[in-house]
Amino acid sequence: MTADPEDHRNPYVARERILRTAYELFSRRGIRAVGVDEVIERSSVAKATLYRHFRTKNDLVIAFLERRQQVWTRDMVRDESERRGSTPDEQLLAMFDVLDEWIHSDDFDRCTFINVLLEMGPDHPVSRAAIDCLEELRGIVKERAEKAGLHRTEEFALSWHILMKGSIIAAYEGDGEAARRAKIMAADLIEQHRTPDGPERVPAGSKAGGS
Amino acid sequence: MTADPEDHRNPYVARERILRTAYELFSRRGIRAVGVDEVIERSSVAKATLYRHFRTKNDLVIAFLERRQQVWTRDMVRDESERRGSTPDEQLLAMFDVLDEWIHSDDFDRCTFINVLLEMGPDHPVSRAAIDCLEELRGIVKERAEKAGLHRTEEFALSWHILMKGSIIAAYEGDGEAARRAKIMAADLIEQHRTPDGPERVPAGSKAGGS
DNA sequence: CATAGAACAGACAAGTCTGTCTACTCTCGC
DNA sequence: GCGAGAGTAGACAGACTTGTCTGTTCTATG
Repeated sequence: MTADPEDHRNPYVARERILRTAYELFSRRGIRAVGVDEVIERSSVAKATLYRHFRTKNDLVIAFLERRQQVWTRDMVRDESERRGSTPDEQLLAMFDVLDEWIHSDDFDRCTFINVLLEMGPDHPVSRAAIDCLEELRGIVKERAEKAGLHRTEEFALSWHILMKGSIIAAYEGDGEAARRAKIMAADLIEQHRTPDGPERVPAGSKAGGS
Repeated sequence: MTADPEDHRNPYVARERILRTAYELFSRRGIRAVGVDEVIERSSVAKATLYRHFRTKNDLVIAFLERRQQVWTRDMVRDESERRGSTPDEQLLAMFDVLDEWIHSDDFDRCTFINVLLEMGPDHPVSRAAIDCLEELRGIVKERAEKAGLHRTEEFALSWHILMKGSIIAAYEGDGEAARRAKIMAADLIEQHRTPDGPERVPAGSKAGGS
């Protein structure tokens, strides 16, 4: 709508082209592994232009994370799974179908937010932005859990998130079935949270003992 | 046994001191973020000494991964959980108790193998070493599953691994209860695999549909 | 046509990184 | 006492990093 990235006359175009290239490169290869020079060259832009639109590389990374949040978390995971299920339960489980498709698509690159978190360390400002992104995803899960009438939704969302993150890493490691495996566990998790009673039926050794 | 790291006269000492420092730094801050100069300075060693013992930084990283495999995967996760349970089931579940303790200890740094994998990309030789390490962990899980008389142990181990990886990442992100959450799901997973029937009771939308 | 704003091209500074190399010192065994 | 082997100290090369800065060219608008 705003800009045809080929139209060099449009002033909005340079920024968009930079961001698109950055998205492509950062999401596939990580942050540290991609230098601004490469972004500049691949987006056919002058260095000064990049630094006019983004004060530092960090600013560019933050902008990239925002776009990732829109494209991945919202447009893909949230909206696509919502479209595929008619009840909150189905919509929750459909998230893993979406992940499964993503994993097998050409777009499957790497888990950006986790990657940033590990690459920059937990205290880096960019990492904090990544953590916010992950939190939004959990919010979506929690909301659906509430609509589905589940109990202990906060804990539910955290457990659910473990399954999502774990399956994405497993897929990255080479397990093509990871999302389907996680979905099975996710279905059980839903059942566990249909009742209000806590998970106090955990087998032996719940609390880690001393020496 | 081999060496007192303070004894500068012992020829085995320099290598050990370098490796110890590398372990400390790499496991806490990642690979790319730590340069050889820092390793050299922190281990009070000359640059030539480091490069005498390790041909390149990559070689040092590989040696670090081997040590990590011993210290983390084998000594900690495998042996410690074995000690804590008397049956294979208990030993499996105790893995999450060990993780829980680790997460809350000062030693909790980051998930080294996943970190390397993401940092270097899946095709890097160092990443392949990391994948081998992760595979060994799954082998331990599979073996215990067989001893416990579970079915479809290969798939069981892969699912189990999703829970482990997911909970470690979640803990890194800030969820201190991640290992305990994962343990609950793990207990359910064991129950699922007590019977030989496949997981074909997955709810609606198992196969992701088209557009 | 003229001028302002933006983009382009690319040199440059200042720092990082890995890996090499020289020159000196220390200690052990002969 | 002396030579060998290992360690120390640190300069250095060459590549890479982010970010600045100087010009030039293009385009839209008055």
